[in-house]
Amino acid sequence: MRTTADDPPDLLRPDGTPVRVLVVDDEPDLLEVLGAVLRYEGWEVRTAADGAEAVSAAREFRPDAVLLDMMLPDIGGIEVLRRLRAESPQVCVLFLTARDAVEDRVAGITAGGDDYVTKPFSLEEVLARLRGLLRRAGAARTVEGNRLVVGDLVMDEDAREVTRDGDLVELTPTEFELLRFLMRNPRRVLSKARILDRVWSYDFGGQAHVVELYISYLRKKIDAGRTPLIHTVRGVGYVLKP
Amino acid sequence: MRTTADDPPDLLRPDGTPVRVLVVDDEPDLLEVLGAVLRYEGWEVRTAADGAEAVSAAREFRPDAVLLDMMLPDIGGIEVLRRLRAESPQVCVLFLTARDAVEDRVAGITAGGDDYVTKPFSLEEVLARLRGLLRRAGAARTVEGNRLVVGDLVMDEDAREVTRDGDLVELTPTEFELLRFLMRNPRRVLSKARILDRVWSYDFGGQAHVVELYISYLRKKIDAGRTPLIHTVRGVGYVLKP
DNA sequence: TAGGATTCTCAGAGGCGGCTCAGAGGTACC
DNA sequence: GGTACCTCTGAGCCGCCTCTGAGAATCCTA
Repeated sequence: MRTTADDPPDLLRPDGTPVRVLVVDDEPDLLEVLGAVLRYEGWEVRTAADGAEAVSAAREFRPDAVLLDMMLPDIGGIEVLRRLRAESPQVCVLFLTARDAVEDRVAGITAGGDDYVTKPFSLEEVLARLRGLLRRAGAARTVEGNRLVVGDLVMDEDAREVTRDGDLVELTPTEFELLRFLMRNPRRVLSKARILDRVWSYDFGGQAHVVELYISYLRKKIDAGRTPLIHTVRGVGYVLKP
Repeated sequence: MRTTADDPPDLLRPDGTPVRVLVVDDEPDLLEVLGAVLRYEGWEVRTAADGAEAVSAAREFRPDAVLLDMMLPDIGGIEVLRRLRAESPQVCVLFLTARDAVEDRVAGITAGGDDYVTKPFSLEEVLARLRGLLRRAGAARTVEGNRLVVGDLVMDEDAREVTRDGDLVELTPTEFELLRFLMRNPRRVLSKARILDRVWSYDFGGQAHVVELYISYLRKKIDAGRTPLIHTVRGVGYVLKP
């Protein structure tokens, strides 16, 4: 069907062109990975390694959203934000910050509808936040909340609520993230390596064994005593399907 | 008729020229084999023995996909990836890694459209992954999923599902790989040696007897009580046909 | 029809992948 | 500062998958 798993209308603007994202970070590896993932997910991407480059790129590229690292070698993130806003006031910004960075200051900035993610983050988290931002900003999407549905399993991404056959299921953050990734790729076999890449943060050094562990947690909470939705494909990975 | 078995539209770009693949590995034997197989399958191939050569070859050759060994004598695989991406952001990369090297993986490597295969691999596996990458990347994308059909036998490569006359057939990894090879070469007699070369990993030291064994497994699961699709051509090999 | 070659199938050993439990360490929140 | 929760590691177990070997079945040719 499409390049990626499901079929999100939130990747196209009203005029049919793909949504544009500007990624700003001074770590080349991270820039590379983020760019690749976003492109793969259907966004049109442009990257910049510092504040000055970001501002000039934005002027020409006219992004709908900006992924902005707060710690840039030249201009501070806040100053970059100010300049971006000066030219296009309606642009969405998702900040990337260090965990210990002054979160209250960030909180002040995000008041305007923007959001932030602390490093190290997982790719799924960034994608989810970005989708959320654009959905809230864009007049495009009308529907109630962001609901993912597979069989009788329902996830409300905004409320972070999951129900199976109407029963509320309580999940820990990692479980939630894992399940979201599975639900965004139903009927497709996902390898443990891929899951690890997407759901765990990029600096996680552990083994694929954790994936098995969390799958077993999810099974206990979701599949226990019912027709299973999570299936193991031996030697390959896992699938979610009714 | 043609060089390769079936008639895959995924081997031609929109403009009608064959898809280009750059193969990068420092083992001459492996490079040789991979190049030969890919060429035989209809791809246009270029090879490189190290990172520097890969980058310069890519610049000139403009490949659609790159088969990239992670362990290169000069530049690291990731650095090569970044340089490749810097010039052509949309190129697909299939990484070749040692089994134990997967542990110290760099997060996000498979996160974009990319994928990886661990050594030792089977040629069919590499081909399948490469096709998958290109299919997902290409805007050419036609149907949902990658479906192979022979008579009433249907294989969905993405979901790893096989059905005969609508009935789901459960296969082990090796059975699946063998069947995929047969289904990609319908109505063509395949020798046991050839099957062994393509379906089993290149360092497999066993006898052609395993092929007979796995054919018998497949027959039990697919042909049992129906008009057989798998036929023995005595002294030559096997054919799959309605 | 007999004999040899080839193929098929069964049974079992061994290994590996996946699942689960228990517990340590860390973190957030009170 | 304490407590509760969350995350991850390690180890053990179980079951499936793969392959070997041997014997039965089938085919072809003399």
